[in-house]
Amino acid sequence: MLPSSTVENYLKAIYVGEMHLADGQTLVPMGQLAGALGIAPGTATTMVKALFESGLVVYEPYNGVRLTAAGQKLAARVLRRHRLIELFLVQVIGMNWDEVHDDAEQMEHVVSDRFIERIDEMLGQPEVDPHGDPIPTADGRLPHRALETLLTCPLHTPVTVARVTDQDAAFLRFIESNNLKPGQTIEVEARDEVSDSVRLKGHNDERMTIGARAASKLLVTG
Amino acid sequence: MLPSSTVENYLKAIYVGEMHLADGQTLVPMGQLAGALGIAPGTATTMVKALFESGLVVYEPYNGVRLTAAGQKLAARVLRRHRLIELFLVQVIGMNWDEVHDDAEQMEHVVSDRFIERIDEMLGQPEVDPHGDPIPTADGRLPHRALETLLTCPLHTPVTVARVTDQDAAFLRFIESNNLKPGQTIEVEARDEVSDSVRLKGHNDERMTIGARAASKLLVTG
DNA sequence: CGTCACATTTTGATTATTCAAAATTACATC
DNA sequence: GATGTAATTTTGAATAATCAAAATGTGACG
Repeated sequence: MLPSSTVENYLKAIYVGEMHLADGQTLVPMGQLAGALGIAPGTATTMVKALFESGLVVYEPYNGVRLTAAGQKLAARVLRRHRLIELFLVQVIGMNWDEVHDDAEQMEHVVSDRFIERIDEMLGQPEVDPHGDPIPTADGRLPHRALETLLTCPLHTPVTVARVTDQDAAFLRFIESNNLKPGQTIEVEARDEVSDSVRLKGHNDERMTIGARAASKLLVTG
Repeated sequence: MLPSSTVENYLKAIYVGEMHLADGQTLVPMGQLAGALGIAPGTATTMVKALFESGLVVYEPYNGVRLTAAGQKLAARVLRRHRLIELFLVQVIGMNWDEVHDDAEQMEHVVSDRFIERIDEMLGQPEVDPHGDPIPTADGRLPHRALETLLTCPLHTPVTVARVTDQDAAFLRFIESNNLKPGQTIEVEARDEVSDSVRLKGHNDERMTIGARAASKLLVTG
């Protein structure tokens, strides 16, 4: 029985939910899952019980869910497809990075393995998508690089933007128009707790100040 | 209310069904529709009544269905998407023409207008898909070329294959391996009623004999 | 240890799509 | 005009996915 788009979305949401878990935690709370999928909590409970019956998740009532090995394999496959497709839409089709998410969201469930193989080849087996998010490998492994956010990286030191962890189109356009896309080199000049902001020196030594919330979504390498 | 994939498929099937109607006929019989969609006859009846309520089709019980202007517009849009995507998969992704149908069948319902605009542009606003099937224009018009089949074209006269009206993968592979794809020049040497076959002179003067049924699926221009 | 707030689950219902099989209708033929 | 076959419609039911709102469990805190 091949998984429906709905099942694939649940698995993907649990997969990324697990990655955002505070350490110590091993289960994704039902409320968080329902929130991520934009569905009513009761719906999530019903569906997760079905996923449990299929052996795709471990479900502890009132505590949360976690993927089994089988569930993880499927989830990684979907996330791989999503991220490859996003990169493909930007690189080959020429779409902007802020307009590819919805297409990828749909295509990930329907295109053939053949299609995915071909674009993976065309793109040269890429490791990250346009937002810098790592692309799971064909065998389901997710390459992990240790990155710092603009809130934690060293001051007055050139760093390279590696990843932007927010898919919101308006945010992405802001990042792009300020030359803060992955690959660009910047420097943190100061952080201010009180004003909740970070001052940056960017492209062409241009200065700008962004909020801490936004700064936390920009991941960099030294 | 935007149409579901299911509705789009019904409309598309009625649209192509209308094109295959014997002259005089204006309605697609329910049985034919159900057959084309691979669903039970009763299901077609139910759905067509719903399409009628939405104003997308004219439905005459026991006689058949036909698209309204609104239904035609939607159907042409879906068919346009399907054929553009097929060409895109062959031309850009590098898939074989016999393996693109299923992907196109799914993608046609989910990709954005932006995606379609971009590939239309990349492909240079093409008029036909890899099988030679005409691509409806963005405003819903279907360019129509008068073509003859290998059963009706003149004998001993060079003609160019323009269209192959069968999506079956095995048939398409046969056509390809015998150099009978759209664009190739061939000549009909003889037709034989009794043996129900057609003898051709193809690429490099290679001779071959194919059945009348197959010959009727190859459309050519003089 | 009782209570309150909040998260989670349960319940009852709805929508879309489908099927199989029974009932009905249309049409050609006798 | 009766009749039989084939197409079509009706009926009753199933599945997947969802919601709103009621019921229940959990954990924190006084």
